[in-house]
Amino acid sequence: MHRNPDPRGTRAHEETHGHPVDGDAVESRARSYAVSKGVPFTPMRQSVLALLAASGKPMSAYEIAEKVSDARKLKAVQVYRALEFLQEAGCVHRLASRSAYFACDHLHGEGETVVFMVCAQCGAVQEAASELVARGLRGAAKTTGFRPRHPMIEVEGECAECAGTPER
Amino acid sequence: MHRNPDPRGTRAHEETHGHPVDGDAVESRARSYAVSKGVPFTPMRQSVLALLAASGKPMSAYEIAEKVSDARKLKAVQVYRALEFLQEAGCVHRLASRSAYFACDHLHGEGETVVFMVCAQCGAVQEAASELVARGLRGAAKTTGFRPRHPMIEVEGECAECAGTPER
DNA sequence: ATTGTGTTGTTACAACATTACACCCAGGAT
DNA sequence: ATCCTGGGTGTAATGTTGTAACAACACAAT
Ligand SMILES: [Zn+2]
Ligand SMILES: [Zn+2]
Ligand SMILES: [Zn+2]
Ligand SMILES: [Zn+2]
Repeated sequence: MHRNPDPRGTRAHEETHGHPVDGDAVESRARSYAVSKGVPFTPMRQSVLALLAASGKPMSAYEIAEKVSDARKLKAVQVYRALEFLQEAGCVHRLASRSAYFACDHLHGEGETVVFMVCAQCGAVQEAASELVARGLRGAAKTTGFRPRHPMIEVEGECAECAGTPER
Repeated sequence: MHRNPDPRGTRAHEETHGHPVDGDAVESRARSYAVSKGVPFTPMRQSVLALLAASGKPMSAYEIAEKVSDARKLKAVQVYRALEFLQEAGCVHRLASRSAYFACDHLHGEGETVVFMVCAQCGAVQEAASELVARGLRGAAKTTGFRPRHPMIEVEGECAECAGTPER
């Protein structure tokens, strides 16, 4: 299996500083989920997850289809099927603001309110759970009698690295 | 994309309780913006905005193209151009979770953090600004040195009316 | 009149996502 | 062994969302 390639060093700073996601950990979570559902963790699912974990940055489904190492060129629909499983398993999230998918090695609690912070420069995503945000949402909902079920919070901005690099 | 049954709703009960948006108020805001930018508030822009305000609920660009009363059938690209203007004017928001657009008659302050609450049943959207959410986001960002610029917060759930009406 | 700026009409295309169906294959029941 | 069944896979077709490019037009300023 692959250890994550290590960062720091080689590449020019576009390709590099996305991420990092522990590929083994996230894969084992996916396997557990597969077992719990009585379905197989197939090579298809494995390769898509491995690619996302290795890249550490959001990729579109078509980009995944092109780059899966697996020799065979995947059709979009196959990628979407794998992504569906991986999202259910909690190993992959979808970024609505970019129609892109990325691997996640956090273990999110049931009602946890998670914030995705997406760097406009390099595309890297950081996640943070925030109870304060959750309270804010509950408060906002209460004023109108709205029953919140599934929040989606994506913040565009600049990651620490890119903010430190004056850009251009 | 999520194919909820009936995402943007054409079903029986919704001509009623989606919304309401004050069409005149929102149009006059659009006109002011147009003046301030030295560009015209054209019939094209007017019809798109009027349709969204009247409907009071999010519609896809293609749905707008079909339904604009203006006799002429609009092409998607024309709708997108109108929407671009209207979004800049602050009269229309885009709902990323549904790829849909809706009219807004609030006057949002510059740094205001707005929460969109989208009813999964009827598709209606309510907005609320929350300083508590804003603080939560700043807190989440600080832990990683992220510089937040443009938050996008969309909560799926049930509006008060639909929650009171268990289903049909 | 000429130029400049911005809108419109139109075509074409790119990017994202789903439906449908045939096939395969492993596990369990007959 | 044979059949049935439930998921996964391969493939094609299509649906949905969004842009690029360009010619034609309107209007205002010079
Ligand atoms: Zn996560
Ligand atoms: Zn960055
Ligand atoms: Zn608004
Ligand atoms: Zn509702």
